[in-house]
Amino acid sequence: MEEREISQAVIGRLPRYYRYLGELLSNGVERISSSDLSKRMHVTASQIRQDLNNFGGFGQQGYGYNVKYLHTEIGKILGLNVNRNFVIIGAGNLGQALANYAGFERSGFILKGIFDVNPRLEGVSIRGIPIRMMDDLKAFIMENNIEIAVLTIPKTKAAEVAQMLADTNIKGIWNFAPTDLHLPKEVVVENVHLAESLMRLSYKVERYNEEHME
Amino acid sequence: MEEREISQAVIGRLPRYYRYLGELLSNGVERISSSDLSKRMHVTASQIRQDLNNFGGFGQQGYGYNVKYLHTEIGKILGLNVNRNFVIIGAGNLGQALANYAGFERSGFILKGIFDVNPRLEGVSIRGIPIRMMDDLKAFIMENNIEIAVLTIPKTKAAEVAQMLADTNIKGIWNFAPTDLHLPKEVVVENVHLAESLMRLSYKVERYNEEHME
DNA sequence: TAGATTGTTAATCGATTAACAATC
DNA sequence: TAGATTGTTAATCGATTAACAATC
Repeated sequence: MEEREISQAVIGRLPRYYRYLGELLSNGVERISSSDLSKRMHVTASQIRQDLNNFGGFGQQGYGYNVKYLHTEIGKILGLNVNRNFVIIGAGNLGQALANYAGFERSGFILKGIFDVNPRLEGVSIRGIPIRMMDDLKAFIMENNIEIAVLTIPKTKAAEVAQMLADTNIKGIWNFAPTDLHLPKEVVVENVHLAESLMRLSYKVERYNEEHME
Repeated sequence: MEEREISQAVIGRLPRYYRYLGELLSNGVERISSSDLSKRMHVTASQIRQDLNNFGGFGQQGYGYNVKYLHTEIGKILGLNVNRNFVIIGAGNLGQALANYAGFERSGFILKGIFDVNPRLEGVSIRGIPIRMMDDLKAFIMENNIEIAVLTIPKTKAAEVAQMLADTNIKGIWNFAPTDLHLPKEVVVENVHLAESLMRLSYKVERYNEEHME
């Protein structure tokens, strides 16, 4: 069925379009041209039109784009029009922070379970959801139609847990462990490597300093 | 003084090189060729050599790269050889999780202060560091040689706080608020947009599903 | 109809990969 | 010296920008 492959660069930008369109929508803006949007987003109008046309013609010559329509359509492309159940694996600081964040529900991500290895956390609830032990993970995923697992565990455990997940019907892993997971292609992975992000900031700070010392 | 500008693509990859070299070092590996490393990292050897040569010749013909030396040098490039003081602004779930994470110290990032607007948090301590009120932020930054601010506040407050920071001698902002900050170029920004990352995962899950339904 | 703005083709730019001479 | 592997130039590939005909 091979439709033309969309580049990672384009995919990477979609959520940002979605965010800007959501804000325009909140502000009651009904339509917007690629040129207007380009000024707000600090990208070229050409790039916006090219990006959107990967997915079809959402605009109208002489008019621009209908904000509400475009927002909805990009939402569909991103898969935000359906609900997806997810679990958090690793109830440490970061896992608990994510569990406490209610905003995901608004985008259709429904937290169904939290897992950890620490027996002292067993039964402790976060937003009404009890922390379960890892032994129950596999069965839980199969029985509760879980599509996404958030991995907030130490890197030493990550490969093993990821492999266990690959043996279930999980579809995607949001990986916060500072390591690269190697999994069959039917399990997609999105990494959030915080340490690497902080290093990039450090590089920029360092570089700016260098350039402006005399 | 205009040295040739290093591309964002290259900068983005440096922390990952640093991580792999750190692991090799832990495993007692003394030297590695671009070809060996390329297999481990799943990138081309050519890209590794090109990337590194942006910063100088770290290798030796016929030998490869000395792991310890290369690790140290990339650390220097990333500015990890010096300590930097930072503050966390916003002591919500995410802010507290980051404050609790001791790993940053190992990379030279020293948490000096935590700030919030909620008076009920005043004086509460995390890892021995008391939460302070926002009124004290500016003075604290100036007096404690703070170089980096971590922004874990709601997007409605982000622009205002960022502007306040720009009026201090802060050098970099690690921005977790889901909005784009527009600041003078002497304040560098690195964004962590978690919601966008989750949407990219959602896109991949959605797209994989589509391609494999019949 | 005239004006505006898209969708899309062509041109440009930059990043990645391949190739190989230099050299340890 | 022979073998290995870098550093670097050249070739290729892909992404971005520019331009404009199509069309609302």
